Amino acid sequence: MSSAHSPSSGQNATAASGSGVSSPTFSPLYQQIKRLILQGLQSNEWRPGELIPSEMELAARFGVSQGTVRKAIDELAAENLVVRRQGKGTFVASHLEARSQFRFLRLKPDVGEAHYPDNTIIEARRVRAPADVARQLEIKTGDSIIFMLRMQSFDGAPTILEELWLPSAIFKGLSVERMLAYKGPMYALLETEFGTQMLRATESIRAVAADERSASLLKVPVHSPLLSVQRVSYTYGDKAVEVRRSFYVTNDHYYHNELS
Amino acid sequence: MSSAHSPSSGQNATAASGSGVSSPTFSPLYQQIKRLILQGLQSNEWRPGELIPSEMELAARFGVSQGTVRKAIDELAAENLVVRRQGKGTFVASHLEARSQFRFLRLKPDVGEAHYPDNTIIEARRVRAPADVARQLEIKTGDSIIFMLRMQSFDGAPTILEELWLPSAIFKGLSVERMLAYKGPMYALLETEFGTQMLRATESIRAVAADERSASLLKVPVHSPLLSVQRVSYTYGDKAVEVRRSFYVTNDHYYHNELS
DNA sequence: CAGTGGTCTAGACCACGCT
DNA sequence: GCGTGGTCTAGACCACTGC
Repeated sequence: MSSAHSPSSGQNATAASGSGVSSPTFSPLYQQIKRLILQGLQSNEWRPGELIPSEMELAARFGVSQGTVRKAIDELAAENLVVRRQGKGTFVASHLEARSQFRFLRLKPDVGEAHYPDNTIIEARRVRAPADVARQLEIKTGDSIIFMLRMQSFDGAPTILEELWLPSAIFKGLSVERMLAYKGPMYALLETEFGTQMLRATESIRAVAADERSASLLKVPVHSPLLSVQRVSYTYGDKAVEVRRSFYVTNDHYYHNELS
Repeated sequence: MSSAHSPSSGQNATAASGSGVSSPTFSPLYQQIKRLILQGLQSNEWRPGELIPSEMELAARFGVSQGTVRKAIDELAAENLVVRRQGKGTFVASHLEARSQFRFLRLKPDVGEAHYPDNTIIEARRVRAPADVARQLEIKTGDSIIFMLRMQSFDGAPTILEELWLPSAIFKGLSVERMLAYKGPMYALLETEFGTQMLRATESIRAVAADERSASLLKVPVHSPLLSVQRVSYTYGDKAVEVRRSFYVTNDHYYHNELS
């Protein structure tokens, strides 16, 4: 990086090529830097909650200006992958922190403050992936997965009935016993034990009628309307790592969404 | 803006004070610039779909560098208030454009492509604001508002039953006849006729049982589960301008949401 | 070709958090 | 006081659009 912008194309070629004659694949320098930092995150060079190197350090390491690193980090921060703190540095985002606790829990009480629900595990075992779950997880039907059925209650009122599936291949060594013993947020467990972070998710939301099992567990009449939320969560590289099917009782709570 | 950063504090003082001894109220220059551009948008100096002045022009007008204007516009673009187009300029966002058509319509079909539904107005008239609606619109109970009940169908299948309320005070001259005659997206009508743009909205989502009227209109059995979506829409200055209560039939459609 | 937004640099100073 | 991210500037060149 001697002067102006001319070396940029050199940098570009260096970082983007690798395989001779392939498609153009040009991208701005800061996007390449972003990708490099992303690799560091994905490879657990810096773990959740930890400090990543300062902008100056990264600029020196990658041979670009601080401004270019800054723009790369700006995007990572916008995607909630890192958190900037003035005077301290830039940290890898973590599900263990209080303020990211509710990022994936959109159910709010009609009155009072949101808080994390009590958690009762009804069932947890290793099963073979059903076809529909396998498809969403991009694994093969019949592959080993961990299945869990749990109930979440607010102030003693059963509110969320939740089935979830986790591919055994990703969470090697995750034991059913460990899951049965754990009471906190699932994403925190997966992050601390496996370094697998849920970064984003898509949800399909419907209204459905409670079947007998759901009704009995949630203590509502059969055929009561329930909010059905089907979620697929992704980690780095848009890799699907969890399927979750939840049924929310929305009598005293509502699913909150912001459109913009 | 002669040199370095020193004039910034002067600029700061100029733009942020006004009322003598009040609280610090300091803010970065680019935030002040953003606010100035926002005023131009709000005052319809540039209308939806129109080009705003170039970064260079704005920089000259406000006496700051292009980079500062750029950062201000970056934020406005991130909030979907303006759209940048390389080589052309920066445009005021508009609900009339194809790509912002589905920004507020989150219902997707299980199969096939999303498209805009057919629209049947069942009822439209001027009424006195009920207490709950008035509270959400931050107006007084009993104030005049326009009420509308409409049905939206996909491929002939009734899918969305929707009540909406618009304060008469904001949409002066909006006639019931005009609304009855109009078939397209409501937000486009309000934008073209009144220059009032919906910028963001909050939604409260629940599962409810169809009452007799809803069931009959939506052609589903009474007590069928329906997705209830209660929306409050806001324009510039976080001013509430619409309350909308919708009931979605989620048999062949689902409400799509992305978490990140 | 001129004009627009997009990228990149280098260097300055500010605000904050720690020690 | 020093190191961090945050703001601001000035100036260069690139990529795209339309005349």
